[in-house]
Amino acid sequence: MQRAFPDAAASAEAAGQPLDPQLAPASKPEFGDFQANGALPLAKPLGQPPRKIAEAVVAELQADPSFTQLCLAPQIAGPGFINLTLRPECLAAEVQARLGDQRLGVPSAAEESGSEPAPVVVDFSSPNIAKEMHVGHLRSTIIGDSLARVLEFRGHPVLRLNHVGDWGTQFGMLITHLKQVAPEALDTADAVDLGDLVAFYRQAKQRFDADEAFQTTSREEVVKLQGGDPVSLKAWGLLCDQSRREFQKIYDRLDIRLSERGESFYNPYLDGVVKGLEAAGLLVVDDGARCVFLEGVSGKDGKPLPVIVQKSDGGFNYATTDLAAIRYRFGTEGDGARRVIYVTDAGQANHFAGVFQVAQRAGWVPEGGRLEHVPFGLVQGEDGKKLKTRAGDTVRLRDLLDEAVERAEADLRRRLQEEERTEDEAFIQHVATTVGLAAVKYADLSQNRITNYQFSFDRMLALQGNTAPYLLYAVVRIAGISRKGGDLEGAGVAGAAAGGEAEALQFTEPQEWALVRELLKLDAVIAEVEEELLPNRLCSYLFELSQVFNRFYDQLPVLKAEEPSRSSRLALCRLTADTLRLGLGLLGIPTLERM
RNA sequence: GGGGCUGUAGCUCAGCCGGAUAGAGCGACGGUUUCCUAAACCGUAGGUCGUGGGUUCGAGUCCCGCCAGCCCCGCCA
Repeated sequence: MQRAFPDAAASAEAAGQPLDPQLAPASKPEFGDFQANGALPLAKPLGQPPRKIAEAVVAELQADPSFTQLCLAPQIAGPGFINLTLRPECLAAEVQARLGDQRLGVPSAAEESGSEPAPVVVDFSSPNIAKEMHVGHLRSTIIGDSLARVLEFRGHPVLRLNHVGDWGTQFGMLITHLKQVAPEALDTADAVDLGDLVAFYRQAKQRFDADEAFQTTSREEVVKLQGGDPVSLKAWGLLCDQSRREFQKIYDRLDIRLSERGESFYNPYLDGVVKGLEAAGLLVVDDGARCVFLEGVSGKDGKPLPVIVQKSDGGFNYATTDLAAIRYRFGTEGDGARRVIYVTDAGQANHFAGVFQVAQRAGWVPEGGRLEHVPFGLVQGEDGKKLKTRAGDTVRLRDLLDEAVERAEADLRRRLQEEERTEDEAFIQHVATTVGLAAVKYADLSQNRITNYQFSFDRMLALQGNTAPYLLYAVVRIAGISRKGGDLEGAGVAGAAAGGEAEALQFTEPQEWALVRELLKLDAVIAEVEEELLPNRLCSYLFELSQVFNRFYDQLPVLKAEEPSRSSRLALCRLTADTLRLGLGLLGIPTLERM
């Protein structure tokens, strides 16, 4: 564009809005691989028809050998779109390169930037001590884990932090209540089990809401705990240990790695937060509470809304902890992170917006530091209301996972019977567990996280459509080719290693090319997820890849094809399997050889 | 009252920096199996993108108003 219209380019540059070729992936296959829409906005300033502008740009492209090496002759279409199609031999060469690449063409962050990437904090899951994990923790846990996996794969040092609720008023309630009704739970390990603890917690909460004296005692208990009282601390430690073991069972089951760093960790830094805000001139005492008034956010009466960092009774609350955490995570004496990501429900958006603003104004976010709330919607039942058990209780996460696996197992057994297959018990358990858990994870991840999510066992376990079983089946099909004598490992590699032209990949059918083009999108998709933090983009990609593969598999023979098609198709099978395994792995989903 | 999110096919949802005739899955209807797992594939029908304005070469996408649903709103997290 610069060569075709030097004057326009120069003046656009001077105006601070350099010409944009608007190069994007083609919106439809018949438009080629990429489209450049940049000619259209030039029509007005240049006073020429857009197609004529496009022609001039195309002429420059055609005169450039580095372009013609890569692309076929550009086509001008519609009002002035420039459609670009990559040379088939370039696509084949790229497939060849990825066959020999562990990372399947996805660059690492260090490679790209040329420097060591700074740590990224992903704060997710975050259940509360003395409560069981329930359906409310599902999305944070699954989405957070997947984002962490993507960032790790890209080579960022990731801190997966479990910001467990192990501090605060709720704790004061529980300890106060236990002191009165079950003191043994406070000084003897495992005196009561977690189920009882949950019941005690519920009672404590009821008393807290109803009884003012209890409320006061509870608040005092929190202050004691936060002040380091040894009796309170011991009780607290026991409760935490007990909950921690229960959480770990769920994490093991879902293959989720997390470092626990609860709210209590930041206790020593809370005072510093208040002092720091005071030093920054942001602190205001209002009604006995120390707060920072927000800019641009006003409440009922039109007055600015406060973020309270120290209550009138001297206790700190969650905003203080969150601020301390931000400070610690970005701080060079702390985690030294450059990006801090919070995966919590959308209901906390206001809270985080407020806390982030205060952190910014206090100067605790370094230059170039990113502080991001990754919100997600509610889990709803098929009736569109918040998911509950038939009895109206919150759904426990372990029950939900159990049911998914049970349903997967029943499904598998029915199919084995129908197909008159026999498999041993270990196989059945392994497949049912993998499919059941994969279905739960994939259903959650495949939806844009912002919207509420309608939970349905039937839909997530369906064997067709955008579901985990459908994707897993594509991998199984490829594994089947391998079992029946297809040498996937050797496919396409030998030719590259020997540097021999004779064994170069050769594709002739449209189904092959469609698969090639789909396979080569992986790096762009990963980059997008890393930036936008939307795992559903990866899911859509893997689903489309599976569809394109199934079409290929259905319509073209692999093992019975003549050479050189046979090896070339085997190479595509191998790269497809590797891509699906990698992609599903980034979603936290393991694959199967048979199902 | 203020703020946030959402509203796209019968249902569940995609839709990337504003780009060509708005996509998928399910469900419905019709078809495909001497062949690597048919858990698949091919086809048909189905849309006022909540609504009214605006911005522009071009709007599901950006801006403003309105309607509906959900969520949040000072000492819980």
